[in-house]
Amino acid sequence: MRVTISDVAREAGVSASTVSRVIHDNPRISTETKVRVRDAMEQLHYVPNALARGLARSSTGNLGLILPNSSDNLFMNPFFIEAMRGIGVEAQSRGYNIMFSFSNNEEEEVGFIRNYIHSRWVDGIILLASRENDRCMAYLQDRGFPFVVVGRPEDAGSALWVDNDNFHAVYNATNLLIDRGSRCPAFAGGPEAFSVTRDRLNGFRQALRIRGLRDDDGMVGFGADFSEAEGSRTMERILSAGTPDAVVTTDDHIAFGVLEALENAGAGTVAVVGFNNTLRGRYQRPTLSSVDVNPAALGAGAAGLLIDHVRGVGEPVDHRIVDTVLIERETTAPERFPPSAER
Amino acid sequence: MRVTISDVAREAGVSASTVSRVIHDNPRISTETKVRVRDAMEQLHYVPNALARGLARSSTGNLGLILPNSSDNLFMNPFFIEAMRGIGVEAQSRGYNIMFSFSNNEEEEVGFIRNYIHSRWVDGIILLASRENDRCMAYLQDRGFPFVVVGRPEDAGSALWVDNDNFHAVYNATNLLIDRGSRCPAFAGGPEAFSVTRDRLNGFRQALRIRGLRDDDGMVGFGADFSEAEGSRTMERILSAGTPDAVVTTDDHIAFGVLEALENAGAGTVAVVGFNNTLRGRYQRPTLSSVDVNPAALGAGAAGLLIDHVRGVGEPVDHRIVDTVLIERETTAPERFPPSAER
DNA sequence: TTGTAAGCGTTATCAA
DNA sequence: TTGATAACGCTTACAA
Repeated sequence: MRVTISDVAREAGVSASTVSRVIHDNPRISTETKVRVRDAMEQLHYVPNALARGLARSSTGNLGLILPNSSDNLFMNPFFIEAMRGIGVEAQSRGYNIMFSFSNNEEEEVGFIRNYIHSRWVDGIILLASRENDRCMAYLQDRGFPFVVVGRPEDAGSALWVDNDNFHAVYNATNLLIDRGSRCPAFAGGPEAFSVTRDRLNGFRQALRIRGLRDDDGMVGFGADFSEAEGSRTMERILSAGTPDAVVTTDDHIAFGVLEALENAGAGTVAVVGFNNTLRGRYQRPTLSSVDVNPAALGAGAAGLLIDHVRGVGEPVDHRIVDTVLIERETTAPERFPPSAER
Repeated sequence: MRVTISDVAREAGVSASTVSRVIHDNPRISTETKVRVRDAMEQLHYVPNALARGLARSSTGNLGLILPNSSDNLFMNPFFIEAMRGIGVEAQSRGYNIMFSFSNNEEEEVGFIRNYIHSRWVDGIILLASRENDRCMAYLQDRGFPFVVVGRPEDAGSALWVDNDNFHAVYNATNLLIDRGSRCPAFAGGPEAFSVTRDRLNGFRQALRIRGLRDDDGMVGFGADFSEAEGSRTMERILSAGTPDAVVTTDDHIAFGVLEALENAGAGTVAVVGFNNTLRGRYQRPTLSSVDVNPAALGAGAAGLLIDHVRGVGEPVDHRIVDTVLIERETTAPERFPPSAER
């Protein structure tokens, strides 16, 4: 019933190896037989058996995707499905399939990886990590198995990774605020210890510098964490130094706190930009402008980098940086900016 | 470097076929050799090569998942990721892997299916359809390839499918409202032509009947579609017949319209239940109580049904019905019910 | 209870 | 430019 390579060979009057060569576009094969074989394949609706091919080549054309241990409602965040979509689309366009696993804990995660690797289902692994994925990374690095991490690992080592461009995200957002008329923007970040916070602050400062605005330390604040409450406190601290005409934050939750503090201080119409483009930002009032980290691009980048790597093609880079997109909503509407801004 | 079945055989001093038999728990094998082989496998960290196994058995232990053509922001809806999670967890627990594809259009969808089937990557296919998936279903049915549809197909034919329990969802919701003190609940549905609407109305009526409440036709309304605007109109029609003390709807968007109409009629505190547990319902004010269709259970059910089918185990059923869950939020808070309800 | 040997459908090496 | 033939690693009659 199912048609194999020998069926095609018989039909075309050649040997199986010739058919195989035609399939792989082997240059040293006469155009004539090429055509004959192609016709036969067409006629018989021949599709190569991927398992046999994989066995013979010892490579599958599959990538394994490990999703994080999310007991809670982590998946409420569209990040994951969008990242999966990016991964899927990129992989498809390059002839790869994706196998995925949802883990419940780190133990399981490693188990899935082991299974993928040792039963030889996949040629490489994509780690879609919500946290530091130590055990998985360690396991993969131990075995020298190709993998890529979405999100820059604290200790990258030899790992491939893809992350968004934190510096430019905030640089661009700040620039936009200045374009709109802001002359005294503030920065409300998370803990200064995190490199993402510092990267983003650098983006903020760079924008001020280039646009010739004063870089006032009083207008820069950090929180102890990324929570709404800390966002409020940070904003209050900033307000005690003066009232900014726009605020850039490093997380939507911080932004929610900032909005609240501004409201309480009677400055409820100051422009605010969040980060991560959460759902709440979409639905609350006022709707929150936010930097979208472009999860689809992140996923596509990861898949592409990994495929380049396992194929041994492309530049030998070990990471990619993905552009972000500022999603504009009510909190950066033009009417939130001082009228002096109008040209 | 990589250890094969013959390595294990050599180590255990038996033949490869014996090892294979031990792996598959063949009954007619001495306990002694079984132990010896198991030890050897352990010691060598042996894991069978899935490709070779699949080739020999002509079955892979993989299922293909086809996601709908969603150019837009369909994936904003947590339904998909949750369904994927259910599918993944169920498949994993039964030793199956999932391969997925995102399609951009029906053409592509069929292409992926063809690829999965003919290159023999998968043993069965799960269709996670947002619409009537005619071409895919037709293609699969034509070839007699095992597949399951999430969501009841209009014309199921011989297809396997999994759907949620529309009758009980509304039956239970109505019962809850009555428990809370409602004595005159209303029903605001979508088009009566849809079987889901009728199933849900039956659930509503059954609850009234069993609880001895009057089934007043004036308290039942249908809309021309599932939109917010139609929800408002439907509610206005109901209000012209009298004021209910609670409203069950068949969609969150209808519920949003209902809430608006109630508000306009000065009955803004009447309890309301939506359906499908959309994100907007979570974040708007008041937060909307809604029937969650339990996408994870739907996914798990689909995977389970398909696996049973391809394995030829389990009862020979062609569908499964999955329970829903009522997510309670502000629109069914106790204070929305008449105090006479207190016992 | 265990071993031998013939597939499963490709690819790759070596001759021709 | 093409064809045998031996892997690839496992399963499964068929024998023993």
